Amino acid sequence: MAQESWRPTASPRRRKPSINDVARLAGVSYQTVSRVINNAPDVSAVTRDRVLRVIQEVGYRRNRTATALVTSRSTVIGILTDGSPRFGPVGTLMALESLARQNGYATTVVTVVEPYEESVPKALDTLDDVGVDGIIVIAPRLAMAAAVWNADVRVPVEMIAAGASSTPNVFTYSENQELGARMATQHLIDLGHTDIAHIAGSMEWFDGRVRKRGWEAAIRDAGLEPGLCVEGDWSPKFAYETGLRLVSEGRVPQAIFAVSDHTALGLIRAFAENGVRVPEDVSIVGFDDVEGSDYFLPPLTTVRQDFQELAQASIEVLLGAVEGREVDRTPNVPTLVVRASAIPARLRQTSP
Amino acid sequence: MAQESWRPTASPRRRKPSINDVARLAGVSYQTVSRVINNAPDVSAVTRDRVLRVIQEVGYRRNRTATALVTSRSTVIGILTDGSPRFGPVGTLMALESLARQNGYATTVVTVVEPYEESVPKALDTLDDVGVDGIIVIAPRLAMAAAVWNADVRVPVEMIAAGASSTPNVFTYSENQELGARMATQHLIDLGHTDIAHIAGSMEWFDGRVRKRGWEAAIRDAGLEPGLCVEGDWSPKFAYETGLRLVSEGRVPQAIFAVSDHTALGLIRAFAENGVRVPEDVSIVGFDDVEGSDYFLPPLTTVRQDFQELAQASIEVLLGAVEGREVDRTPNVPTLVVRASAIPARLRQTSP
DNA sequence: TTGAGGACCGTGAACGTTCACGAGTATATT
DNA sequence: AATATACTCGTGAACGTTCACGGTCCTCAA
Repeated sequence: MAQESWRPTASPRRRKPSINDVARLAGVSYQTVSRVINNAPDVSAVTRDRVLRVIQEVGYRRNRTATALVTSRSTVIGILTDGSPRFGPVGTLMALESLARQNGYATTVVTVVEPYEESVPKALDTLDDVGVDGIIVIAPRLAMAAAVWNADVRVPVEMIAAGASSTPNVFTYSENQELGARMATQHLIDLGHTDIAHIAGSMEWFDGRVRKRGWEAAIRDAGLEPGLCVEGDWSPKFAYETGLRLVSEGRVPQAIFAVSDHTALGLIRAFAENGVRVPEDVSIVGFDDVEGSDYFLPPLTTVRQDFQELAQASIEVLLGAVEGREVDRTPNVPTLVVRASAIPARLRQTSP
Repeated sequence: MAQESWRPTASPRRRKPSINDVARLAGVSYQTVSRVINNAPDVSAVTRDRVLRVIQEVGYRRNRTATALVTSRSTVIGILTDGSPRFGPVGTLMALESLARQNGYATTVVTVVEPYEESVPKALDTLDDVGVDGIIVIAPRLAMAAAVWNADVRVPVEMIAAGASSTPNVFTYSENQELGARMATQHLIDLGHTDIAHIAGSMEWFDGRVRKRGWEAAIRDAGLEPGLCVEGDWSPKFAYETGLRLVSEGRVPQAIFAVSDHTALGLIRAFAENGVRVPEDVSIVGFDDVEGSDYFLPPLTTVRQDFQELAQASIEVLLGAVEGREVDRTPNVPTLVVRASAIPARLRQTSP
């Protein structure tokens, strides 16, 4: 394919009309125009209409930069998120943007990667430079959250981090993932399983910790013996190798709560390659409901979080803080979506 | 879990030091400070040091808003992207942000959903209000691109849209997905298959069109008869149902180029449920290399695009336009990743 | 008839920076 | 010694808004 090159097109960079232009054309002072665009009360209906008409005609739009300079409020919120695109953060990010805009706020996002002690303060500075009115941090990892706690920022900061607690400086909000993990495990228990293992995520991730905690709690509450727990790294690869090991050591449990759908995927492949059938020989429940998980072999029973709702709540809380309102919020609850990868224990058959 | 409420912490909203504060403390004029932070030449080494020291001490940081107001350059670039989080766009988005920041630009993103004729102009206005210096549009769909073409914007616009062509106003850049599709199909041809079907994506998506075109071209060039082509909607569900139909009608082809990994997933499940084995009975190649595709059953042969590189190139081109440089770029080429879902035709076995 | 009060509108200043210009030294050139 | 030239630095104005104040006119009650 041919090389292409591009020069900016002869910019029709006509100056945008200002409040003064409108004022002159409407035969009023700039202050009156200002009053109109801020719909302040002290302006008569006729002049208001006249100004409005001119605004319409010349296509005037308020210059946010100038407004920001004088009010020191930018109507921009910053979003700080992890650069490694795992499943959860991305959905949240998009939902946040959309909701923020519906509330009249623009969004500027900054991604960070390790080492967080360096990247997070730098990112926060970037956001501060832009002059954001508030910041939402999507912090899936402990180290990232720690870096945020240690930083001092001049604007309200809200963190989305499963199971982390609020500090005076930063408010923390999250989906109730522990409950989600409980629900997954409880589902297995309800199915009559007693030997329930957990292939966990990394303990350096909030999600990993919290989901493990949920699994433990459900088992404890049911008076069962805790099954095997292997801490991993979220990757299908790790899960696959763990599955292989379980098979070769003859330690395949009745049921497994996998910390994520991708983990479940690796497990399933390891088992399938060795004649261990899911769900006949081992029941599996995942977490995330990633796209396609309903077409895994077998379709995966899993837990879904409502990112839209999470984002909605987060934005409400943050804007409340920014605008000086007070907002109450209870954590969201995830939902269990039952498919084919987990079946009752009594239907279980030993491998041929 | 208990309800929580949050009020912004007693804001230590001390005014940030300005150029004047620094000037006073350093015993120079504000203009000299300005020169230092813009490292202009006309300042002696000693005063420069003195000013720098004060800047350090009081923690001065340039106010981007003020700079933007006077220069009418914001060093912010806008990213317009589709709100439906399909695989490609998201990876590109994060890479873009990171690269932009490395070049000293902040990023504000806006997502749009249908109907684009309404949402796109509005989104472009939002970006214009913020005062971005340039815009990158991630436009997977035809309708979205059309809306962008029709809009008139005062800043350089670059669109990432597979196979779309540039217009005077908007430069278009993309991964060479047609080549990717060709490579996938060619792989099947090299494997000795002659009856190669395509389960396509939606023709309203650039990716769908271009990948289909690549499939057609490869087949044509090899002098083969075009196989079955079914146009779908990217969903595993559609692919699953198509797979079911193929089986029941006894029209399962030798080989299939699936427009996406998720499409492949649906196909595989439909076949697996009916005793049609992949790859023994039918070879399948996907596209995207989504996370976990190496742990599908069987691990999927697929095509991977390098979003990082795509983003890199896009940013270079856009910043070139913004800053008035001229930049040449050749489209990226994707890579074929060979795994287990496609095997030579001669190893193919008819179903028992 | 005279204030009082409200409705409506305008002027000056400020936000923090850059741009355009000019002024004062020291150094080099003739 | 006088002038030109570089180097260094400062002043005024501007960017497009909002904020704080003040002024004019009209209405209405005492």
